[in-house]
Amino acid sequence: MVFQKRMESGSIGYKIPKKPRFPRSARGKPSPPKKVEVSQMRPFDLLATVAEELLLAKKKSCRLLYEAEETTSTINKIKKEQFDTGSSLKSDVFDQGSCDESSFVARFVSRGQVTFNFEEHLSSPEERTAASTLALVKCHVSEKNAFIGIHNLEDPVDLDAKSTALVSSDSGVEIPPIGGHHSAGGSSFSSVRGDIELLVNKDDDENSSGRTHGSNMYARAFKPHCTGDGRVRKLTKSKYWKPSREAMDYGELWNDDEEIKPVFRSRKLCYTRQRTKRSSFKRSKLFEGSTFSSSNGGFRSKAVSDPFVKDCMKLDYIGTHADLSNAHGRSGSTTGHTPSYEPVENHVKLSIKSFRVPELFIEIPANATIGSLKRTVMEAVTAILSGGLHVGVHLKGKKIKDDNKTILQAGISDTDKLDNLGFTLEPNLSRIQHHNSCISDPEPLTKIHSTLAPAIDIGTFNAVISASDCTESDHDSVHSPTNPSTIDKMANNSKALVPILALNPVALAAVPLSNSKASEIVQRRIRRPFSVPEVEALVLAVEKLGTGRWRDVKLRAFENAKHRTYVDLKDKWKTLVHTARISPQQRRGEPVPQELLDRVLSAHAYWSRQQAKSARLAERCHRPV
DNA sequence: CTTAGGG
DNA sequence: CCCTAAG
Repeated sequence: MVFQKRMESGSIGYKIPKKPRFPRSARGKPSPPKKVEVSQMRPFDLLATVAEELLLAKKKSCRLLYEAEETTSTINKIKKEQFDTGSSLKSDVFDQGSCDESSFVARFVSRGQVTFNFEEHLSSPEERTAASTLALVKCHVSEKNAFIGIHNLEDPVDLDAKSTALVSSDSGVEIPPIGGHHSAGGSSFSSVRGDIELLVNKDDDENSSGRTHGSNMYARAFKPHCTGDGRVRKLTKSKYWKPSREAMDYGELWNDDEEIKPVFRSRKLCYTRQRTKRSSFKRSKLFEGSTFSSSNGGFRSKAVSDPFVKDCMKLDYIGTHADLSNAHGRSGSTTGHTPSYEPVENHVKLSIKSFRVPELFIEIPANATIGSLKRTVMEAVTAILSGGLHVGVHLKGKKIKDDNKTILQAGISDTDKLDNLGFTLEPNLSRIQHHNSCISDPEPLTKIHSTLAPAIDIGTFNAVISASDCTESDHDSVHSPTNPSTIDKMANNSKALVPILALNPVALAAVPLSNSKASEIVQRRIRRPFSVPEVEALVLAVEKLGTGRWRDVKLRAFENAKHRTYVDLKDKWKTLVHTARISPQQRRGEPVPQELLDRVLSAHAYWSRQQAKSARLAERCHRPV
């Protein structure tokens, strides 16, 4: 493979070979379109599908950068996030830390524009700078529509071939090639409603409701193979930092495209990649476990010949029948699970400006470095955020428990009451506690250090939110999603809300999680110099047991010092011997009594002789002459 | 998982 | 302390 050769030669200025492309034959006459069901997909699923098809056709894995611009202010926070994608584009994106499936979809559904930039997947920074863009996917999102345009920077001519990748098998209507000569009812942005009705009429959602096409599809695509854990095992450092069993089981997720992936010679690079794999799996796992709700609408793809979005596919977000009836009978008591999509005038806009963390209690050894403190805090926060966090909605201090209530029914849409609205982020108890059981570090032997395991007290988070009743018509925002005036207007209308007091603050203990983004940065254990009593215990044990039985030494003298591994003890002995041999002036750290050092030397000499002796004995046994 | 050694 | 090759 071209990649492999390139990489093994160690080239840094890596250029993408201009080889794999869509088959030329696909150009003139569209190749048989691949059947991908999209009718039940939500906006991002569809996008992911487009992307995946794109990638499959390209036979490359890639890195996805997305940039979102929205008329709401919240989106700015996720501007320019980036994701590494293996073969699993979707799961990677969905489970990326704070940007999980639901939140991403929520963002995506709201009006605006999201640009997805697919780059070839390369592992090292140097290579990434040289990465080229495989494709650019622009999504214009309105209330009920997503317009997705794929722009191939490498080879614009290939647009035709790509567009045929998406087909709604449900309706049997194929998506004509982008830019093809078709009117498709002459739909445009301004005739959105008509499109929806037309498509709903054709829809047979009743038959397919509850199906989770997207989920199934990706579950298949991303199912880990679990072919042994040999390579992943190497990730395990000391047992106190070992990844979760989940991560170990992850196996060879990326093996599918192994052959087209660069093989790195450098150990460092390999290691980095393996870590990425590990996290990738976890995200994938999370996705598989997540409930994928498709009950709130479906998608239909059809071609559009709108002058504004020429060369774009148009994807109409179709509400279910219930949605439509809701929209018509707004005042009626609708209790369906499906959110109702109402005219823009009736939308309630909330913008959560920040979440406050009332208290974050962290316990860490005094001799820990600032860097490790930072990491601990980071991991703790990430653990909370990426863990089972759920949102509580409070109105006038009362928690709204019924998830099925509409905004309207809850009274939130009433502008006057927005002042009393609050959101809380509530950590999931079971999840964090579960992880807490992984690490504990009692230290009876050395009382010097305090407990390693950081404990974090978490109250519920209070959200300081602002809300604005946006009454202006936003139809134009489809065409100009980044209209600055809109943003300004919202900013001016917004007013701070009184945060609701947290209910039932819970004290939790959290530990560095392995399923968070932060855990990908494998932390070096903090340095913990041996105390003199420890050295003494070590010397005593070695005098008794010798220098080749570090496990026994550990068991004998450091049984309760969980942070001292037998490797540590062996290393310490090594440095002790060295220390004993150098002049006292050259020694650093807490001075070790000369008496001990002398014992180190004699013990070392003695056991060295013993070792040599037994070696000679063994030699004679095997080769007696 | 342990040992032994280089980094 | 880390990382690995070997056993």
